[in-house]
Amino acid sequence: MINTASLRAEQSDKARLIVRDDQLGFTEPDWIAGADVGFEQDGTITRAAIAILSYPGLDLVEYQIARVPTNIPYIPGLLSFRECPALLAAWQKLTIKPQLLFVDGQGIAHPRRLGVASHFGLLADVPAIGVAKSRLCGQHRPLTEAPGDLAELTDKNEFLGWVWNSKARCKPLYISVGHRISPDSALTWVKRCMRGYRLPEPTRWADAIASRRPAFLRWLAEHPEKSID
DNA sequence: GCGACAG
DNA sequence: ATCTTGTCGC
Repeated sequence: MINTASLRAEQSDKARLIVRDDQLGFTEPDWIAGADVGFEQDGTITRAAIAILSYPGLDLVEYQIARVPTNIPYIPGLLSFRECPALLAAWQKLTIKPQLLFVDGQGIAHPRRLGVASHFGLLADVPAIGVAKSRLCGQHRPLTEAPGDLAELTDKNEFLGWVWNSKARCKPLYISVGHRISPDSALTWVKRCMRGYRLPEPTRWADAIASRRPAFLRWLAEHPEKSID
């Protein structure tokens, strides 16, 4: 069994190291990446994928996949301990290191302010943004139906991030600081990576690769030379 | 004690 | 997250 109390203590400890201001080191990045994980065989294997996209073209130029045994079960609030090992393995395989990374999950919009996007951003020492598809904690004004509607996500009087209607008739995105970036920049860069879908391109590709979606399999068929594993 | 709860 | 067909709406 795992000691959840010590893991929570570790989060509170590391949360103090998260940088909530811009340390981007670029005006226009060359590469922006997306990171996500999927599971194989009843969840016994965690498959992490990191997709490197060109900017501003947003074309998939590289991807790496890492498969590692799943050690920790899914426990709300402790997701990073389940996913970071695999994500780090994929990260180390990269030929191109992105200047900015979108992680599927919360950044500081977390009970102890260390969601997977912040935790991984800290471990990899890379500017990171948390792009989640649902809420973990915090409160916000009900959004309208209007695409582009934006609300602040707050908890205990503390600003955590944004709730944003990225596309009409779709559930909103929860965007928060991961590491080394400001809340405003996080929102700006997510917006700059949208291409008409609910999810920004880096996240969309990472999800397609990690979960072997048809879109990725079709891309592979058209780019046999870029096939790995 | 009860309800909520990223992926 | 994952298992899965059809179906409703733009």
